[in-house]
Amino acid sequence: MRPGGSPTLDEVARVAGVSRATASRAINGGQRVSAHAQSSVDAAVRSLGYVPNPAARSLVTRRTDSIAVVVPEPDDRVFSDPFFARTLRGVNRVLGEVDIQLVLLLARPGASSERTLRYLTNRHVDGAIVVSHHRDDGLAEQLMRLDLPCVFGGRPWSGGDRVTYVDIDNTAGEREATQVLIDRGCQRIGTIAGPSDMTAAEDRLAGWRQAMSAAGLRDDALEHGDFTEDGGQRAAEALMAAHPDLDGLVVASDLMASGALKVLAASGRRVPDDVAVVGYDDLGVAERTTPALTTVRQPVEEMTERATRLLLEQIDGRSAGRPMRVIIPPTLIRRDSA
Amino acid sequence: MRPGGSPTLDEVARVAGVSRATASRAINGGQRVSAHAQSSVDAAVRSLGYVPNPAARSLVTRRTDSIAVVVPEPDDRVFSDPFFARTLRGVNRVLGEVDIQLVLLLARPGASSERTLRYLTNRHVDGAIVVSHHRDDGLAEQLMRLDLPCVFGGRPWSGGDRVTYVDIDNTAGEREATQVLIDRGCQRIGTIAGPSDMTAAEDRLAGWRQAMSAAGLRDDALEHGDFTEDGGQRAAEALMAAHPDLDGLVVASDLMASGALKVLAASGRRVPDDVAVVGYDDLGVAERTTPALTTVRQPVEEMTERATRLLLEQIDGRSAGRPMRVIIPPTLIRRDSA
DNA sequence: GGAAGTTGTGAGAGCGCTTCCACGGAGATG
DNA sequence: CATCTCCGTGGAAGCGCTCTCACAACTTCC
Repeated sequence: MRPGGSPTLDEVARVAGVSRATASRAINGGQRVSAHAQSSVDAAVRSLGYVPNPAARSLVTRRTDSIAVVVPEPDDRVFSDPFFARTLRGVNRVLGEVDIQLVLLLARPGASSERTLRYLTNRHVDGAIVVSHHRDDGLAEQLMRLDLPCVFGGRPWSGGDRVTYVDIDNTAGEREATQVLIDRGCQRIGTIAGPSDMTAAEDRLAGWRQAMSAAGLRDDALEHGDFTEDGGQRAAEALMAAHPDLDGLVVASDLMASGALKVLAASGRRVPDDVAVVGYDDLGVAERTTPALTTVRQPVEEMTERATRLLLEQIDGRSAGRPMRVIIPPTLIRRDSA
Repeated sequence: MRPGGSPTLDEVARVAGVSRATASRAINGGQRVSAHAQSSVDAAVRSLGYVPNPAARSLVTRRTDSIAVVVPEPDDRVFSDPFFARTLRGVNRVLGEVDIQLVLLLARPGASSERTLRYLTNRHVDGAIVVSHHRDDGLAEQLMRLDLPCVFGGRPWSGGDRVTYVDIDNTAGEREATQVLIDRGCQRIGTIAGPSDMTAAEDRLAGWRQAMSAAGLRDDALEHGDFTEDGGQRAAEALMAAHPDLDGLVVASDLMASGALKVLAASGRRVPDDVAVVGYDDLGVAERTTPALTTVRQPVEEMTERATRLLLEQIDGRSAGRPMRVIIPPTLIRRDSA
């Protein structure tokens, strides 16, 4: 190892007996390079242990070969939800194929979201994937103003027609879930919906409404939770107090359903005999509750995988700039709670 | 916006009526800059919406203002474990205070671990945090050869004395957990240990052995699992078949304990009356099993938070290059299973 | 009152890389 | 045989930034 640190392109060129320009060409795909030059550059690279300096490269190419995953959520929620881990897995699966790295941007609302935006403005990354965004974060608009390649995981609140996104068909999923209860003969079906500032929650609620009205049932037994277990518990208590005659419960997330199951058990109601319950997500919680939850599986990894591919296309300029929309159907998973 | 793209330092300098050098100084902390120059640079920056180009900057400073979190695990395991999400949270909490970004490096063993190493070699990041590493990945050695600032989360298999790491006192934790069963009068205590290529698993096993021998109990009822629920289930089946007289079970992870509980329930054994069970982790699973698990809480976030701070010190050259070691005590959490 | 610091400033030299451009030589074309 | 094309090559111009260094303009000190 020479004193100055790692070897530079200059040294590679010198060792290979070619110019820096030729060495550079040989290293980057080898267009217009003779077989002889190519092989001597290859040898020099190997013997020197040369690795190109990414900063220098990206200074001139204006590419960083990294993309950001932006999670505009308070830390706590993000991390307690397996949704998040799956998301990263989906992204990484695609990135494993190309030579692009993942930068994780957790934007707590407020001060640090400004910093996140600055980071993206910087062109520190070639593109961004935004997941799990709320109504009021305004991120969609701000990102579009940057004209940074960008794909949303989950339908954004606004600008949905001018932005590329991949979503799961939450409405269809919850419709199907509700139908399970209808089919098993439930007469009085309530729902615990998610926070109304998230599109996924609103879409699921709409699905419940659709199924209920199609079956000619009343859709007035409704309570909102916050997608946490405790929230589900509180919502279930309120709901059962207001409507003690419920015999079916459609819950917008498994975690909330888990809380609801506790309430039902505590009040001596048997599941599914007295009250049948369906959850949503199937991201690891549903099979561990007592009884195991019938639920709707969200193909989260598939969603983010698709989102990532769309982003890469956008970065490469292959997508002609028109906003795409991909909607993935969810799958019903039958277990014991309904 | 001028045609060329985003504004450069040159333009800021021109607008502010100073030289590029002065503008640079004003932007970076403002040492040796007159109040007047400072304010006119500030104004120029604001009016132009200037953001420094990170590639250009890091080309000369040789800093990237980002650190890597290296996870040398097959995807699946990493993501199903809440450990991972907590880790990221710990890191991010610290990084939120300084202006440093997190690059996530998931190194699937084999081909891509070579790529990961290349990425680190590149000095694409200023330092690395390595978590959840197995015996054979040899990452410790390779990283040390790079002399890249680097901190391990969890004691590495080798080089433990030449490398900085933060660990949780797994031995003490499992000793305490075992003691709970001993104190409640269990006579025949078995254990389901983790994979023997992970230091955390081995340390916990050692803790069990210590407590057992201190109490004068036989430590021969042992089975290994793989830290998954299914693995725990299989291990529990084998263990109960070989030692039907067990009245206490020390399980090295809550997920495995959850599998074990199913086996016990299926065989008609009551928990904790017939068999008392303690888990390990308390990362969200323990409170959801039936019965809720008495377990040992791993302060994962604290661990990675500390690791991150140590890394930052190393990067800043504040740590004098000597390898530090931080050991965090775990906490016993009492619930219903023992 | 001259020597010795102190402070703010700008010119300019790179950091390591890609890429434009000009050029010589080889092969194809008339 | 002159001309046109194409290919491989190296010289050189930057990409946008930081930072050393020299310099002028002040203080401060003996």
